[in-house]
Amino acid sequence: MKIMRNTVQKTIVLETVNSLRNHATADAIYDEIVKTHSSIGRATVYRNLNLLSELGEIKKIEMPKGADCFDHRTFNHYHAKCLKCGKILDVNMEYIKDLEKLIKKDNGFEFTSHDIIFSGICTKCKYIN
Amino acid sequence: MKIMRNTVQKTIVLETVNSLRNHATADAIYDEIVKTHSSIGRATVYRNLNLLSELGEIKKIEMPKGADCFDHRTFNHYHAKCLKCGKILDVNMEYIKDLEKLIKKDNGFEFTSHDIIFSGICTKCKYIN
DNA sequence: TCCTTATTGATATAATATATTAATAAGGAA
DNA sequence: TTCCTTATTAATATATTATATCAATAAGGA
Repeated sequence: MKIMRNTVQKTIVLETVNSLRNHATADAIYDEIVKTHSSIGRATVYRNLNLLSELGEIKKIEMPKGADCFDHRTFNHYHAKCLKCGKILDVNMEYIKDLEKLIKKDNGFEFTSHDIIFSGICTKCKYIN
Repeated sequence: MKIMRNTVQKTIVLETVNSLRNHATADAIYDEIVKTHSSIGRATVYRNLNLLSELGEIKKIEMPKGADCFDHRTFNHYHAKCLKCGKILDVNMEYIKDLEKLIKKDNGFEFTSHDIIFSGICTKCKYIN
């Protein structure tokens, strides 16, 4: 069987996501890492971000439109995206597990997860032209 | 002011979305149109799909991961994506307008829309290896 | 019929992400 | 410690989706 090796790159990627703590894209995370580890490859960052999210150590948020984001918070929660500045905010609202049960009955579809994404204008952008 | 002109391309794009009636991607719509109108440009299809969705004649569904889809149903509704075959299904469930009100109070965020996207395995794929 | 300009078709380009592959290094075995 | 296997990396090429550019075309009012 295939074993998983610990590499400095893997550690750095995880630590960077944990330190940034705000829905950074893979490229933003790469840019941050490159500042101190100039030789790291972009594909390595992408690879490890996906790996870490499969391991459940970070959470991948696949946004409609635009790049995927990575969050240090691993529990299920919802997101809002500002249509002006593009920032992703956490939405302070309980994860509605019932939704999946409700729909399964109706469609025979076997659900594994759901995402609610709110779109609108954030408070900062509201008062900027 | 800028007037909008009626073109055969615009008409064909709208008619194709209406006839396909199942969450086709822009490329799938282009492929369909090319069968009978071989000289149409890909960019023209993309352009008109976006235009028609802004006019409210069709609905653009921005999926996390993968290409945007276009639907002839223009009312708000939710979607489920099969993780195996990638198909998008309509979810038979009322649009929860309350969610936006609920969250606005909490965050000061001005919401314009929300999407719920369910992920899982559809009934067809469930019994295929 | 003519004229203005919105729209098209073709192509280039952007943004995001994965595939490929030789070189490197993790970590168990000797 | 040293060696060996192979998971992982860095670099690059490639794929996918979508928009930008721009000369040529055609819609539709004068």
